[in-house]
Amino acid sequence: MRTKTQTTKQADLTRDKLLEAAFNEIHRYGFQAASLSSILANTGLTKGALYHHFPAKHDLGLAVVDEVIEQILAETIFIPLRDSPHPIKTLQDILRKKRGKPDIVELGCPLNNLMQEMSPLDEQFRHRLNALMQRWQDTLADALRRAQKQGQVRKEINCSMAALFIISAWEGCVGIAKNMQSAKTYQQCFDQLIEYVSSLAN
Amino acid sequence: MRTKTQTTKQADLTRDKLLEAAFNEIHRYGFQAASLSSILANTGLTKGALYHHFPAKHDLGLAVVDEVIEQILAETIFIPLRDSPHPIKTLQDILRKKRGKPDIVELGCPLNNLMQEMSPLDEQFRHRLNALMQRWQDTLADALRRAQKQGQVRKEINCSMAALFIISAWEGCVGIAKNMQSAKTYQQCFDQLIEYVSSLAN
DNA sequence: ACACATCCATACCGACCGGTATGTAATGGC
DNA sequence: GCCATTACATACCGGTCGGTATGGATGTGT
Repeated sequence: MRTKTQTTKQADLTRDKLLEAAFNEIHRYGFQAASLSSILANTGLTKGALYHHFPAKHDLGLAVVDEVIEQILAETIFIPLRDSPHPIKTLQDILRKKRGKPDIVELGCPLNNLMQEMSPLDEQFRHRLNALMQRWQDTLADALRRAQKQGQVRKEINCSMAALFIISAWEGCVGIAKNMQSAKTYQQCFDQLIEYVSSLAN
Repeated sequence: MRTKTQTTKQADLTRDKLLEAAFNEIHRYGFQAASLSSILANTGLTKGALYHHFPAKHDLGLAVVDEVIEQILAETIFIPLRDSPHPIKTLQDILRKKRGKPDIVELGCPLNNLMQEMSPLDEQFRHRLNALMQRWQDTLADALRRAQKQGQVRKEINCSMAALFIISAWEGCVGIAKNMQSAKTYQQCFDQLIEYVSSLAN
C-alpha cells in the first residue's frame, strides 16, 4: 500500500488492487502456488496491468512483503509496542487482542507462511522476511527491557532471548491451531503464551 | 518405509526409493511445488514405476506422511517418551538431542512444513497431519502426567495444555531459526524452551 | 515349461504456468 | 489542442506440470 496522504492517482489504485489480491492469493496458496491468472481474475485486471507495475511475479511477491505485510505488523505490533509507556501491559493487550481474533486460524500468519515456504528457496525473500522478524524481535526485546527498568520484569531475564522465544511460541501457536483448524486450540495455546509472559514478571 | 522384517522384494525397494526421494523433494520445495520429474530423476526411475505404486501425486504425498514422517516421529519422540520410566529426563534428553542437530535449520521440520502448506487446502492431508500432531500431544501430555505423579512436575500444571504449548514453541523455534538460517538462533530459542520445561518442575 | 499377473520403461497428451509483443486508450505537460 | 508518456488490454508463446496408454521385461504359481 502506498502512503495514503499523497494524491492517489488511478495507477496507484490499480497497483494497490494488485497487491491486495496478490496478498490474499499468496496467503491462501503460498507464493509458488499463487496463480497470476487467479489474482487478475479477482481484480478484473489483465496481464498488461500486472506487468506494467511489476517486472515479474517474484517482484510482486517481494512487494507484498515490503508493503502489505509490513504495514500489518507495524500497525498491530511495532507501533503500539514502541509508543507504549507500559510495555508489558501493551504486550498483553496485543496478545489478548490476537487471541480474540481466531479468524487467523484458517490461513495462518502471512509472515510465517512465507517464511516457511520461501526462506530456504530464495535469498531475497529470506532477507526481507528476516528483516521483519528482526524488527519484531528488537521491538519486543526493547519493550521488555523498558518494562525491566520499571520493575515489571525480573532482572535476571535476558530480554532478547525472551523476545525470541515469545515470537517463536507465538508463531508456533498459530501454526498448530491452523493445522487443527481449531479456534479452541488456538486460544488454549495462546493462553499458555500469555501465562508465560506473566511469568516473566513474577 | 515398509516393515523391514518382511522379505523385501524388489518392488518394495523401488517403492521405498520413491518414498525417500519424494520425502526429500517435498521437504525442500513443499508438496505442491514438488516435481514428479525431479523425484524420478533422483531415483533413476520413470513414471511407469511411480504410477504403478501410486495412483496419483496426491497419494504419494499422503504415503510420505503416513510412512516416512510417521516413522521419524515414532523413532525419535513417541517411542522414547512412551517407554521412559523418567519422562521429564527423557523429554529433556530429546530436546537436547534435537538442539544438538541444527541441520534441521536449513529445511525445517517436515511435519510442520506440510501442516503449514497443506492443512488449509486439503482435507486428507490435514486429517493425517492432525492425527500425528494429536499423537504427539497425547504422548507428551501422558509423559508429563506420569512425571507429575512422580512429583517431578508441579501439581497445578495442566499437562495437556503444557504439552500443546511445548509442541507449539518447539515448532515455532524450528520455523524461526529456519527463516534466519541460523544455528545459533535455533539453539538459543531451544534453550528457552528447555528452560520452560524445567520451570514446570520447580 | 507355460500362462499370467506384477513391475517398470517409453512416448505422448492437454492444461496451465509465467512471461512477452503489440496495440490502444487515458493522462499530463506545454 | 497537440503530443508524448503512461497505463492498461489482447493475443500469443515456450515450457513444465500431472497424468495416461501401451508395450516389454520379470518374476510366480502350477
